[in-house]
Amino acid sequence: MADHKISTLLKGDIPLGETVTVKGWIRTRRDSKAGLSFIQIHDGTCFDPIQAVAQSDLPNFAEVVQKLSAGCCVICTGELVESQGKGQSREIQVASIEVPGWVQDPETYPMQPKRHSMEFLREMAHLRPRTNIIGAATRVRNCLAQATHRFFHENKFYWIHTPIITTSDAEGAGEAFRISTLDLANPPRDDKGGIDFSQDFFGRETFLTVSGQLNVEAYCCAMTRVYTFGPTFRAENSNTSRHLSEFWMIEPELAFADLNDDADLAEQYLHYIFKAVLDEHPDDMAFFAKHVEPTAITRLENFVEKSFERMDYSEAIKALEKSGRKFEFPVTWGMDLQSEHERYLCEELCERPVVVMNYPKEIKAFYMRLNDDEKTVAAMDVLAPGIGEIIGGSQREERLEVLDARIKEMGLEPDVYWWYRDLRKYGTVPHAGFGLGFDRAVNYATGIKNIRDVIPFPRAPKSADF
RNA sequence: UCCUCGGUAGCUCAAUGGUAGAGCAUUCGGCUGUUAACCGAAAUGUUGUAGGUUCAAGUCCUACCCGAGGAGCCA
Repeated sequence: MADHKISTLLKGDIPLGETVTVKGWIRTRRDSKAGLSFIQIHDGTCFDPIQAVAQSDLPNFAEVVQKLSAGCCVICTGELVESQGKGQSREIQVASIEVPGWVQDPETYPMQPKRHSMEFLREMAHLRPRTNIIGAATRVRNCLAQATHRFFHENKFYWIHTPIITTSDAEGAGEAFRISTLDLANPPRDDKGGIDFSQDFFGRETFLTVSGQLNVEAYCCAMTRVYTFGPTFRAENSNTSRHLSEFWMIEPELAFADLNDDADLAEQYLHYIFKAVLDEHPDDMAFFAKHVEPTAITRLENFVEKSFERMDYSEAIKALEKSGRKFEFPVTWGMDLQSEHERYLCEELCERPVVVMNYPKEIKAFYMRLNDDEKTVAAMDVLAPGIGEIIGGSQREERLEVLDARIKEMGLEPDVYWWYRDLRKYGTVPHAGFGLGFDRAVNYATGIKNIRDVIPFPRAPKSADF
């Protein structure tokens, strides 16, 4: 007999009276010595577990049912019936139950039916998917990922599998992890005494990618609309609730587009994926609203309904100056916006996501398009209340001579970017794109504060267990 | 990397420099169509690590390790 997913059984599509089989793990067991055992079984397919009721006349009641504890893996068959108790509409009247996996020594099983600290759960990264909160976060994360692909597919973007291994760390996005098969204890040396990377696996220095942008631009200049969605690696010593050493980034790139088109895309995209969560995961969101962040649902509804505020960097500076606030970092034109400034703009001034556009060129990357004022570049950051910068993007410099000037201005070596420059030589096109921290989007959707709690097996400085 | 705070039972937390505690979990008993059940009992400790001060250190001092919040870097 085919087994049933708990989500299907609880939804009510299966008629009462039918014999069903569920396969999953025990959350709790509550006993009645009068002859009943109530067993909560979950299988990850939805927030709620299903209740299985075992009567004492089952042949294995004493030896099996009475010994079930949290975490046991069970296969349970019985009649789907209307529940006599409160708290659930339907339940399973157990006809047979078997246990493929007992919990050895229940005393040592760390997952208790109570609230654990997020720090403790992080140390139990292999068992925490069995909890309400991580289970819900896992489903929401999946929903956001599926919605991402759906959104881009519906809008004629191609998913480009840009390489994980890159040959340059000069992409201007932070420190990279080196990849090498050289003998660390005794590496080959060149005639200057440096390490001879020509003898390394790829015959040159290689790193884990810090961004797929440069590569995806090449595909953009042929396929028109493209995006990347994959793991990204930064070897920064960042110890915050918003940074990971390994995280997932989404980088769309669209041709025949300027900065405003880019901001439009960012807004449509975020609206789309957060609406998907609201539509598809009301149970999980209700849990987050109850136990994690009281405004989880309302602020997401707000986010989806309201358009983003847009302002130039220069306007943002004026607004900060006029705020009458005493900021720790004084506000002057030309500085980079600090966290406190970003928070004021989106949380207090506008009370909604804010797109800040056209930053001073000195504080932005070489590939961002120089504006006509020659002081600013067509860059944008999307700032979300409660989470800060969630998107960073720009219109790309499509004019070769301007790009070369910018590369030199920043002390970089044009030859390194030979193929990137080729894109400007051969049929260049105005284009724009952005990078979105996927894990930060999961933080925002769930209300979970720490990025290490929305990704399976987080990697961060001094932290790569499991 | 910097600043601040923290580390005590499996978990969440108490404990004026003077005998190491509670709730939950676990085990046992009772009760109940139960709902993170309830009632009673039992068992549970190298107080992060290494030094130091003191008659006496969970508590004070030093160093280190780990964690949290904030900052920087960014997504």
